[in-house]
Amino acid sequence: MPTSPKKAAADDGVTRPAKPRAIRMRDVAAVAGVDISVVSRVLSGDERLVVRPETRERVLEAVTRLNYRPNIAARALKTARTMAIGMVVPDLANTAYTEIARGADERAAELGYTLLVASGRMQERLPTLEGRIDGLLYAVATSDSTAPHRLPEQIPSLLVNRREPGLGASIIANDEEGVALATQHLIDLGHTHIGLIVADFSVDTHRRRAAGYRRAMRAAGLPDASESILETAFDEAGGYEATLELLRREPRPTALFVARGPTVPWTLGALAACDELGVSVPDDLSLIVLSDVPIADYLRPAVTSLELPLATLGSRAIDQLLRLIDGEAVADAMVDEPPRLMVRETTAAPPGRR
Amino acid sequence: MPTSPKKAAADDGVTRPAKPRAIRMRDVAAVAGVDISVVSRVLSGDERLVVRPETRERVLEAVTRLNYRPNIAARALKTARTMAIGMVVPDLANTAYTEIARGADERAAELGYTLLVASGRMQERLPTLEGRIDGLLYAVATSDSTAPHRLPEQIPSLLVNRREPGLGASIIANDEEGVALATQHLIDLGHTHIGLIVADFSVDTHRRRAAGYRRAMRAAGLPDASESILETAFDEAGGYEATLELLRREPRPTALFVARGPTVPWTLGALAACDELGVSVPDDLSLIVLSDVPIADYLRPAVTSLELPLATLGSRAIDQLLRLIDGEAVADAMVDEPPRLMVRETTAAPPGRR
DNA sequence: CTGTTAGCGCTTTCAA
DNA sequence: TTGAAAGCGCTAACAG
Repeated sequence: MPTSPKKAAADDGVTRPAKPRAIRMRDVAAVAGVDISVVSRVLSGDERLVVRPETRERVLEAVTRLNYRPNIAARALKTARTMAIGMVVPDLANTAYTEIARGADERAAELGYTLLVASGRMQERLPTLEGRIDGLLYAVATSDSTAPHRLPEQIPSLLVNRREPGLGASIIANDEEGVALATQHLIDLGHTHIGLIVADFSVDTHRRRAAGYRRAMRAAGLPDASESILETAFDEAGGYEATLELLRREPRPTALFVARGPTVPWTLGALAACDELGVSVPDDLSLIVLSDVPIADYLRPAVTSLELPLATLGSRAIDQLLRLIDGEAVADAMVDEPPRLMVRETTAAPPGRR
Repeated sequence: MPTSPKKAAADDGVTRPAKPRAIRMRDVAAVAGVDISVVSRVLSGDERLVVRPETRERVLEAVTRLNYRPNIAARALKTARTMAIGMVVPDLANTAYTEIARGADERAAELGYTLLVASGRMQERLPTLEGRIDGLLYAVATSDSTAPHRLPEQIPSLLVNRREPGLGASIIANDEEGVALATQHLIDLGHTHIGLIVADFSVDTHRRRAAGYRRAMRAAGLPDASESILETAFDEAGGYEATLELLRREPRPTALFVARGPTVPWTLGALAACDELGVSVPDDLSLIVLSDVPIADYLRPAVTSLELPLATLGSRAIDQLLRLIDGEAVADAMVDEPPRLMVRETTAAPPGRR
């Protein structure tokens, strides 16, 4: 009894894929003894479908027995819907984006959608995603990645974590409130010279963060001097240099809020700079960072951090995008959930006040 | 002159997507004055196609002018190929996976494929990806995520960063060689009591790492005592506890290699534990970590790390998977590129030897 | 060298 | 309550 040569490979580390003909809907129909259109309607959960319970039963049974899986391409061709959402992020190593993606993914799954994540520049990513997705989320917080000054055409898109006139609808977190909160915490501790590190002001996210800082400072009757705010253009690991620079200014700040990412290298860079200058945290300098991963907890001293509701941002982004896909008008929005300040060990009263 | 209500929205933060009818191939054909099949053949770059240059020109021109983009679903339905590769990783926050994904993405793009990344458990992810991809890469290094003891059926799959009988073909890095290299570095510095932290031995990756350690120790005539190897089951932030535990053992190791991830929290955890015990690095303890992000550089002292060729692993994974997709037999493979030890500031001679 | 044609597998009226 | 039939947009023989 000669065996088919195709199934020769045992499990010896060599895999030769079997290519059995896929089960089609018509196979299911045949087994269930009904027409293919009945199968289609039973499976699509069409509520206004009238079908005898026993018939539906037979269909479902056949589906299970044959392990039938609908052909996505055929369905997409017919319905002009892929039931997938794309998300383009500049860099998967940036934990802020992956946290947003996590929230988006979860919400998308709840609604029967699949989230497809791709990283890189929009110009390169969009073409390969087009046609595979019904809508696009793009998270861009750095000015360099701004590039898509052209809105993705033809496909409903939502800008995440940034608001940009000309780029269509967006969803953001309340960065201003968060930074104000953090600044207030430092003020409450007695600090009067507080440094703020943000990224390029060409991105509104950072202008909003600076606004939060200024609001809190002014409300406390403190100077919101521009030289306390450092606008950092370098995208990479600039935490070290930026912190050095701010700490060289006179009068030297007694507190510092690093309100930009990528958070892991920027946090570590700030700490390295303090170490370099012999500045002790929190004795000589109070430090707050923007965080989105549990890293703050593992550092010694544990770092006080401002947590933006990034997962919620992703989740809400999906809701807004689906509206857009459904043809509704969608305005710029902000997530309700407030940022939370996690006070740990790097914030204390300033040197003079103890 | 009544405007269409559809295009009412200006750029006031309110976006209402225009839904113009998509350009089809037949539109291009009409404009170019040729048959649709000619367009198809010109676009597919069919080499054995004979077409007058001017005709091809007209077609290409029409494509550009109309900004035609082929309908992916229709093509996929016809060819039974999606030209997309799926990759399922347990967690996007784990930088090892994102680095593998980066390499895979790059290589896939080179070959005209799109990499679709999804995170989560296989059982949940696979169904939503099926039908959208021609093949699947799955990276799983922890035993918990093992779950897919059932091979993804019907779809060519490759296990990445792990080798598991019963799960089909795989691609791995030379973890054994890497760990041997790191261990040798510590031995060369004069260490004789070297601790090793790995994860669950149920995953071969960690057995191979332990083997590399043992090989180096034995080659140097040193005891490769089992109590120097700590098998850590917890997946999360266990670096702190694991390090504490290993440093409590007698005789206390003078060097430690944390050969497991997720690297950021495990590295920070190890450092926190040293801090806790008043153990100075590298004076009292030399430390090497497994790394895949530049974090090692930003810590003070900068951490010596073993760099596995993860991007290359991803790139080779694509090559192997495409072979599988083409119906070739594919065996387990290992990336050629050797791991590299980046000696920084956390490794030095042991206390007694200076 | 270019056009005709037959589907790919599914959804969705419409008819029975 | 179920079946028939017409495509969705594209590719790939094959015919001219």
